[in-house]
Amino acid sequence: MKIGDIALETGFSIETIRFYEKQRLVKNVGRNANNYRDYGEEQIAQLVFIKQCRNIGLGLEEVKSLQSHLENPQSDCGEVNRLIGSALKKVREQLKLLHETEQQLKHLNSLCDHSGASHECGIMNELRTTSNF
Amino acid sequence: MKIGDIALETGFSIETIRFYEKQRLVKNVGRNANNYRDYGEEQIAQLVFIKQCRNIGLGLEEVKSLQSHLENPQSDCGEVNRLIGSALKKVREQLKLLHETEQQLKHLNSLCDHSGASHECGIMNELRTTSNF
DNA sequence: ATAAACCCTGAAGTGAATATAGGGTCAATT
DNA sequence: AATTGACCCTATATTCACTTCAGGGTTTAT
Repeated sequence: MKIGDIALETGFSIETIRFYEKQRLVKNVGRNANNYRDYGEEQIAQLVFIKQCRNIGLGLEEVKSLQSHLENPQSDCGEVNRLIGSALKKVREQLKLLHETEQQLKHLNSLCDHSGASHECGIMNELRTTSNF
Repeated sequence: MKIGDIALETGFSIETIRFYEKQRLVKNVGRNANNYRDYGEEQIAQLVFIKQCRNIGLGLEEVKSLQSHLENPQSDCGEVNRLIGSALKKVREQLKLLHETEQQLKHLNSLCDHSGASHECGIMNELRTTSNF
């Protein structure tokens, strides 16, 4: 299986897959005669695992950490719990901020919907006055 | 007013304020005899304006664009509208994704809350099976 | 006099990719 | 046989918004 195929299959870009290999997140990649990378089921599983981790907001080093728990089934899973717990906490903080941002933007968005001189634009006037310009 | 003072006043770090000056987001910064930067009300307004823009998710180039609308009151505010509109759209997309992420994480978080071998960890087992490892 | 707490510059590092330059390989068509 | 287009390769640079670092100078308090 060539890199373009696995890219299609996993939804990662070719460049990202090569990048993950350099970062040792994708392992045991073979090469065929012409030096093209050769992928199999193992690499698909690795990439799907990475995708899941990235989708829940984990960083690449955290992904590596979870990979090592996969590879060492006897390891204590306390770290896994901490990792997921703190990811959940971070996501909830982000959600709170993003909700506030949405309210701000909705408010601004309501202040102008026409074209005209900036000094008569409700959005610009709001931004100007709240920053004491 | 020295950089440390305005940093405290505006909530930006000293380094960020110097960085914004290099990026021409903060302007007309004076210098006193010892070559220390010297700030006044104008720079406070600039930084508060930047802070508002960053808080609603705008990038530095977008901040510059809004600044130029402040500086050119006769300019057409159509761009301002588009900018805010697309920011709102992006934020809503992010919110949708983040809500999904939260659900995922809540689910995972419910699968294990003890210490033990990783191969008996509900979180790890979920991640393993969904990636076909 | 000295130490702590400021300030300065310029360059490099961060994360997670994405893009670019410059080249090799392969299958199909002309 | 030659060429075209779609792939693949490496290595390096760029992105964004900062942050950190190295190596200094200045001011304030003891």
